[in-house]
Amino acid sequence: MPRPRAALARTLPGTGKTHQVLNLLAETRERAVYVVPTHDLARQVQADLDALGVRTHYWREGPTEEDGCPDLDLVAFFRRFGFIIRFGPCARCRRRKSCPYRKVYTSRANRSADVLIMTSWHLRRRDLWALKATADRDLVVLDEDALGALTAPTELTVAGLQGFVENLGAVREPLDPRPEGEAGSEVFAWLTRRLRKPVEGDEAVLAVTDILRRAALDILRACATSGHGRWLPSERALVQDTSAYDRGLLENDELFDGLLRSAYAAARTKKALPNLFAALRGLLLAPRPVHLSAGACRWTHRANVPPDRHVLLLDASAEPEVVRAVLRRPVEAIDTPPVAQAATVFQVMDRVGTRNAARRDMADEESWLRRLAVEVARRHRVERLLCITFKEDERKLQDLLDRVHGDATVVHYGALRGFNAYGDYPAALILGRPMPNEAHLQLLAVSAFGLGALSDDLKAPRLEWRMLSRTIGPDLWTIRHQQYADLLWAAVWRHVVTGELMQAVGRLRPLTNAATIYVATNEPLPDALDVTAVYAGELFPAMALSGRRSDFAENVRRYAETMGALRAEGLKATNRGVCRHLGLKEPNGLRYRSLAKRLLEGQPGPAATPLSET
DNA sequence: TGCTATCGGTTTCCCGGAGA
DNA sequence: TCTCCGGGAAACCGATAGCA
Repeated sequence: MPRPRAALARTLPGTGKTHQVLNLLAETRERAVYVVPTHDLARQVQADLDALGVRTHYWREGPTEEDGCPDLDLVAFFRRFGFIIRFGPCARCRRRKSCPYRKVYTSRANRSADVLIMTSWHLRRRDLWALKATADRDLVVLDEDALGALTAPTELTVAGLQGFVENLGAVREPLDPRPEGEAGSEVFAWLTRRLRKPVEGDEAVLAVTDILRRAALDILRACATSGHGRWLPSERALVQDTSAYDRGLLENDELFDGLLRSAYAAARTKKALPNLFAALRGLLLAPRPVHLSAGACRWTHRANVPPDRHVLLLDASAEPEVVRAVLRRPVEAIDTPPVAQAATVFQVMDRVGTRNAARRDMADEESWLRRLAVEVARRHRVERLLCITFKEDERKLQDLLDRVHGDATVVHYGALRGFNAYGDYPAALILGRPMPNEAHLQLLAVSAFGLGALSDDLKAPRLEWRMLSRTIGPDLWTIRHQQYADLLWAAVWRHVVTGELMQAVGRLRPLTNAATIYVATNEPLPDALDVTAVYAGELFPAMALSGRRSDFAENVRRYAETMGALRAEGLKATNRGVCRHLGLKEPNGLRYRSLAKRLLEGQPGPAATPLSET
């Protein structure tokens, strides 16, 4: 049977899918490209393959000091914004011929190795699949979130653009030695409007600077009037005319190289020049719809793997519909037989857990999230504890857990993927519903499904709140959650939101590690995961009143106090007695009674019983 | 006396959106 | 990015009936 052009292995983390693929490569000796998101992971894969006797070649990070690069800082500067260094600093380097780092790309190992290992950054290179190194490598393995690299979003923030425009003076200075105010220098600022049009040298570089400066100002104006986010063809945001002469200048790599060198020189003396040149140049040369909001201008690229290559995607949380759209080919999902799960996963259902709600909660004196963190920390006092949360809460929670626990690690969602350091943690608390802002979600949808994902006037469908009935463990739960009505958009949502949650749980290696994992959000988790849904109060008696209305919680506390006081006097604490004492109606007293008893006795309630007493 | 169940009106909370 | 506001829904309360 012919092999599918794309296959997605979506098994839970810890099932050893990477291990299986590496063994398969060793067995078959198939010539392959192996793509990973980080250099750390690349080194790990290379070591594993070497141990299996597979000939590998790894496009390592560099150049390093050992390579004797005379322009290390300049190279790093170029690399930071994805500029290919062999067209930039290396093009004029005197050590070009003998550079050990360049040999990585030219050595015979590129052809002779069975498996070529690279980071997903290279997927953005337009020339990648035309290189001899990747020729006759039929299989492309994408390990962990390579989809992110294939859809590669660009984001120009308003603050970044403003800094860029301000700092352009520092770039212009060495190119235009005339002092400010001198006759002709103002005109120089808009060089491309002049009759005399330089095509090389510093004046031409200045002209490129000005074209990009106008572009930055155009985008700033467009962002300022964009409200809560909208899509627009870039030509309508970049209102400047880009003449044939302008295009000629922009397309000239040598001029652009000169501009970046000037920017580098400026960045060495000023603090930092935002690296926006490449992004603006790309947008001017290839107009496309951009997403504008009050804070940023964003768009996506869609890199591609040629249709004649077979793709094997290893990702626990990818959605097949999204993968299919991004790779532009049918995708066959590979299911593995169910494996017993070693970890106990509690989904704490009290809150939805949006980023905004978490921010509000953390700012609150009576923060529910902090109380939950404290309860978990106390229960797992003697064990190492991992806490995964939003970036903005990382510091606060680390401080808190340092005080109440002492051996807790707090990381944010963005720093998790592919990281294996937490596979033996015995306990973890995962807080909130991870969702990048809606603009990022839209960027992925547009990158995957093209402009067809938007309406005729470039609008995204509405993200709606709705009720969802879902069986979790033995119970049926009704969950209020956010979702798109459109099925493709819903897949993008799952790809991002559920996927990110799954990645967080996966860091604990739940199949092999008998950890206790608390996930505090009611966002549905994948069915593949064995989850027990509970309210916080069922796990931690002290939290029995959390999520309750403040007046109700206060009444329960008063009820418990009175019960305690009556017992201390040797009296029987009946409901009538307590209610008389507190001036409560008896039926209401009963609503507080059992919760008050739990508070007094410090006992957890029965599993999976909603807390409402009525 | 002690407790449970239900109905209908009221209070509180959560969330998105508008505006600053 | 933050605050405020209002809609909608959940949580709550008072009253009442009924059972052991």
